[in-house]
Amino acid sequence: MRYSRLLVPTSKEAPSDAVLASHIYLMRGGYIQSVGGSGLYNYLPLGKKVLDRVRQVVKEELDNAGCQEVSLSFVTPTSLWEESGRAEEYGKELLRFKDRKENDYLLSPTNEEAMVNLVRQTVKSYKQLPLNLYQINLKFRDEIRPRFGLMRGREFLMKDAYSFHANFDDMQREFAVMEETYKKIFTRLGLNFRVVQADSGQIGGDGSKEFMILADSGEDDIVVCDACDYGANVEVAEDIKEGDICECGAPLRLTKGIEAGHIFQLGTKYSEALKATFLNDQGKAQAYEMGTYGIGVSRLLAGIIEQNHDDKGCIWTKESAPFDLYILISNIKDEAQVTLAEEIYEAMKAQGVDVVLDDRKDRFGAKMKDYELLGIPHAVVIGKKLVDGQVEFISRVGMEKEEVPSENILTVLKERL
RNA sequence: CGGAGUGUAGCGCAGUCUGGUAGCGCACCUGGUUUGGGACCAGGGGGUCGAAGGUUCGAGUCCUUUCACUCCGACCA
Repeated sequence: MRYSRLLVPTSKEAPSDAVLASHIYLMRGGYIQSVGGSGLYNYLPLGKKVLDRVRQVVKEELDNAGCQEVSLSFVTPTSLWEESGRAEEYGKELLRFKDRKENDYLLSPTNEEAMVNLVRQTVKSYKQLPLNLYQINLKFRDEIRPRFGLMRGREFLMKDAYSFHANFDDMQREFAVMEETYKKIFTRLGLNFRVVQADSGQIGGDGSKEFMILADSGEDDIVVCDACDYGANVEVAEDIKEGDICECGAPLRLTKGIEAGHIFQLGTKYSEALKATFLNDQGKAQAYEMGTYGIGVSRLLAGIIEQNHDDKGCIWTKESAPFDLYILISNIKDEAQVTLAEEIYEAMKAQGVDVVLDDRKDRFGAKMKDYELLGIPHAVVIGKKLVDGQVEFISRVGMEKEEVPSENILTVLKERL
């Protein structure tokens, strides 16, 4: 992609209400755009690319673990939520409305009811179990106070998965599989995270774990052990304090986390409420044992930046970056620079590298600032040292610069990307 | 829902006290010069001043009502 054709409205100024690095840099970098405030955002081309890349990682790992992707209807009949009782208890966070025939509908903030409805219509036998269905699409929660950009929006992209089992043990087996799958996802995305014991909240059910991205800006207080992988949300571990001794013998530490994933052992709460049953091997009707598993995909973008940024801008991780490589032409009027840049650009594209060529007429400084703000992992700068046969290879982490003879640059790129 | 603020160009703001031609910075357009750290000069475009009503010869400014947004708190994946 040529930068000159890209819609990336970068800015020197941040919105006045932005305090988090992720909010500031995603806005300044032209990744997202606020829509009339109040927790609604447009994703501009680069934001959409990052979102899709993160989504792809989530999808690949879930598919690998045997899950199947579906897409539930966006608008949900309120009657389903009346069956489960949540139409009453969920309160004002639920956005409700009527259609032209005065029927009641809502925008789902989560989809236990809708998914149970799908399964109860299609699964009749224990032979069809277990089953793990998921979707990755927009959710809406009419938050009392949306804030922090993508961290707590009202509309957000969430992966929600639901598993159905013939017995409790099998549900626990799948719960463990999902925990491992989530660890793979968070690891691939380059995140420093902890799995912690959690409170089940409004979803209900027993036994739940949260996946916390460790960051000072996190809204959750957690206790972690640095010697082993123990961790807990302080809401759950109220009696545990900093300095207390972990079961492994090391002291516990109090820290902050961003909740980006949550897995629950649901049991039969929703299957019973919605009368969703299958015939077991005795020929008796039985409610499904269920698990439910969420990942805040759009929140992950914020989390990645909270954990990976400096005072110049974003630093995307390898699997989340909007481009793999940024080629910066220092002076667009220098024919030798342009020729070499075009050559590298075409060669990289031919190798399947997702590359952006900064071919703008602007001066070196302006283009460099944009590179730093956008936070693409690597750059090649073709500038004034080309007359000596040198170009620069830059790694965004630490802005490490390395001079490379221009005739070797393709080889170096092949090794480093 | 309690407390505190703010609504003026795409973004960030001044002007409101003390009524009298709608301003500044960034961004944008045209021409020229410039090209290793967010260039410079000259010219230019863009506004129902959140909305409604009122006072007045005259309202961004004063009065009334209303809506939205932000921050702190409570709440929350």
